[in-house]
Amino acid sequence: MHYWLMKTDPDVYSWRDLLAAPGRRTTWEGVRNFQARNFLRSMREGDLAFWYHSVTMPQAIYGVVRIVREAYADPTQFDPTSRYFDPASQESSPRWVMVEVEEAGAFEPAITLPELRGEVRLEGMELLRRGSRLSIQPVTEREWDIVLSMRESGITKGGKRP
DNA sequence: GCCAACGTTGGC
DNA sequence: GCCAACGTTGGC
Repeated sequence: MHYWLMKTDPDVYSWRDLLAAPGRRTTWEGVRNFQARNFLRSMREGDLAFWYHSVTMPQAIYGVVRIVREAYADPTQFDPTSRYFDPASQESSPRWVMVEVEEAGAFEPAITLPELRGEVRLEGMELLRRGSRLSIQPVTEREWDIVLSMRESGITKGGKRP
């Protein structure tokens, strides 16, 4: 069991979109960075991830999702009309993968970036590192627990509501 | 909108 | 294999 953080630009796909999706479940396509892809590949069914909004204020962790389908070929890499099209990727050996996730609890209110930066014990967390751009990143169990502890009334460890 | 930081590309 | 140029990300 491992923990992760997944970044999304809410103008592309938001936490709200996830809650409105059938089964509160969505695919996570469009990753086009090798390091992030390698993390996608090492995700296992049942792993949990923080859902983070970048770019648009307020940048914050909105909730937790569970990995419900492990990495498989991302079809958008073969679609010339997709913004994620990659002409260099071969169908016989797809370069890019995606996973599927489902909602596993919300933080209310969301835990904002300044709030995370203000938590001394989170120093060294990848998200808070200067210049950090990874859209898929590992989170240590310690970091996971600290973030959960920042919302008394929030979700408990494991992603279930109290 | 700016700009620093980073990843990728391509010439050599 | 180096590295400059370029495009993108993402905080502010």
